[in-house]
Amino acid sequence: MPQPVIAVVGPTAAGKSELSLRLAEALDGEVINADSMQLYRGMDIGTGKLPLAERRGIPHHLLDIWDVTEPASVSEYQRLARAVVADIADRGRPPVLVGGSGLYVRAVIDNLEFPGTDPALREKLEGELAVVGPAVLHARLAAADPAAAAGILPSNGRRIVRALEVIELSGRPFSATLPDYTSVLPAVQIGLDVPRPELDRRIAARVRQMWADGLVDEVRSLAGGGGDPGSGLRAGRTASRALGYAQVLRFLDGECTELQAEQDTVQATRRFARRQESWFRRDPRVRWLSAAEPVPTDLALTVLRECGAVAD
RNA sequence: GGUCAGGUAGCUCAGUUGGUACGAGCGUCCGCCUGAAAAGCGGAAGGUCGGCGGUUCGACCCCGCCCCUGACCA
Repeated sequence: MPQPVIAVVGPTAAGKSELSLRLAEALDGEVINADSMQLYRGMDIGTGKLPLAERRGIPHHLLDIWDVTEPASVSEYQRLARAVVADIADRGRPPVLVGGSGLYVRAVIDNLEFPGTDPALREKLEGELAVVGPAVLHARLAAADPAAAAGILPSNGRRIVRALEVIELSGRPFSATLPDYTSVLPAVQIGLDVPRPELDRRIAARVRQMWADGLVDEVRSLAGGGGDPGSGLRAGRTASRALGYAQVLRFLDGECTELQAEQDTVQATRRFARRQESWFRRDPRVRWLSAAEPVPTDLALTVLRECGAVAD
């Protein structure tokens, strides 16, 4: 029987990193990152990336693999992550997948297949979107693929563009399939649940700490000198929108005060945490553990034994 | 002490020449999510319109008094 993937999921600031370290230590496992922003080199403070010194000698995979100027790609991540999982499993060790990016976690363990993409076509469609608006493109989608159109709101330009792209590229309907939660890899997902008020406190404290640790300098250095929008962090379609980074960039561009940037980051992070909870909540396979105070390592190990993911 | 402006949803503010608040943005709650996902998108719940009296068939909108806030004058 293949070694099941142990996934640690949940909202930001719930304690996923710590639990992953403890599980990896206890089980002699290796950690694989499933956080879309920790994939970027140089984005350390703002992403809550565990510094090398704090990894307790445990191998961590898929950190620092992309340049901030590159757009993120779930598909590429999926390919890399599955290779890493296989490699770790081959060595007989449990892969511990940790991260708050729900789509990325599913891309690893579930039966998701991403049709191709084409930059030129994408650019063309986005240009149209900007000129014509999402409703018109939605109408076009409705003609080409009624099922897909029914599942995408006419206001959601982003998803409409992607659906049209897939249709043009593949010549087949986009057919947004309903989530079926079909695993392709055996996996146990452990979710960390923290009461809202406590989670909000942790988020505020974490952001304050990021500022104290020098997030502003980190962003400044990633952005490069002179505020040139054509290079560095500003040129990164994905990375420039990361929590904390987007807000600090606005501050550096003189669009708000530093304090405002910090407060906005707290607010945006809270919103993000709600979305993460909403994403993981709908997956019935997630085993939730209360993470109110101490990291529930023993409980997690018990769950893993119950699920047969770990020998007794 | 006086003058002026203002007190409408948790917050910032629209609005009605008197006829049951079409309020908006933000926040909150909930949901969606297939190559940007820390992104993108949607839905819902929230208001005795500062207090008390008066005028009126009817007042959040008119009148009086009071309370609170801000500015200015003393």
